[in-house]
Amino acid sequence: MAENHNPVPVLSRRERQILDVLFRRKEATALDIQAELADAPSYSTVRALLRILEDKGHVRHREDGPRYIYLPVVAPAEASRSALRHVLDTFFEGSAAGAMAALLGDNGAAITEDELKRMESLIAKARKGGK
Amino acid sequence: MAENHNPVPVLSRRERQILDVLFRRKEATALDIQAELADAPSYSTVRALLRILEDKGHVRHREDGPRYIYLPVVAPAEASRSALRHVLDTFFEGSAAGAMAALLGDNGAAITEDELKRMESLIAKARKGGK
DNA sequence: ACCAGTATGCTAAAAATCTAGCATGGAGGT
DNA sequence: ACCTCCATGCTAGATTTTTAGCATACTGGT
Repeated sequence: MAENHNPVPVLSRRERQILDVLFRRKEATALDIQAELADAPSYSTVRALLRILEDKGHVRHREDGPRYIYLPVVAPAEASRSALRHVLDTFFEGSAAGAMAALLGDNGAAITEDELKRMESLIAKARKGGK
Repeated sequence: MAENHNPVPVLSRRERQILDVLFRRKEATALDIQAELADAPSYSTVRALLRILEDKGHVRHREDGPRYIYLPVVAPAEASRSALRHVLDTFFEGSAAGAMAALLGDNGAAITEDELKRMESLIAKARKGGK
């Protein structure tokens, strides 16, 4: 049960950080990324890492005038699902409800009424479609 | 707005893998961990990593007869919340509902009626308490 | 008491990651 | 057309991570 974890061998620490920024912003230049990183290395370094990620096929770039704008290669939907599932498997024995409890239970986790409503309708929809 | 990412400065690839196994199993011996790792290194290596993690304070151990049983140091609840939040921030702009949509939308993500029920009651509770 | 089996601690070295700096080329302004 | 600024590509070095193997100690059975 739950055997496969890494189709893609895995990323190093910096590679992960950078890729995460890319997912968060959809796309970004090396400069953007450096700015977003809490403990950022030099601009030159960020660029190098980006090039490596591109080599490995995790990232691609598009040109905007003279500069490169990088984007993740795997679809956000897929990547997020995978990340989510990993967290669920690691901490909640695969239970979505368990994860939700952690979120909601986090007292002022700042979940708005709108969010709650949206979740309810999602649940309703899951009942219908999921059958 | 969502600034802090790493109370714990960061872990290397192997360290992460090992810690994840530990969270998944609550506790484990070096042997257990090696067995659970898809691309496991030698037993000796796992032990070394475990010792390093212990040094860094991420893990602690308890003795069971002659052998060590390792456990994560940070409370699972806290670690999970943090991991979850990170995924939410990275992929769903912080929206729990967004994450849920990804989970539920994942076709037969195998969410049982029980889970759905439980989620609903969690939502209800969040409404009351969260106000 | 002795032997076999298994655990840990440690050290050293290989491998991978991360970083910086330098050289080159194009865009735009004057 | 020329000069300046900014961006990229690349290479090489410093660091960190990862790995293995050896020496020692304890448990249990005979």
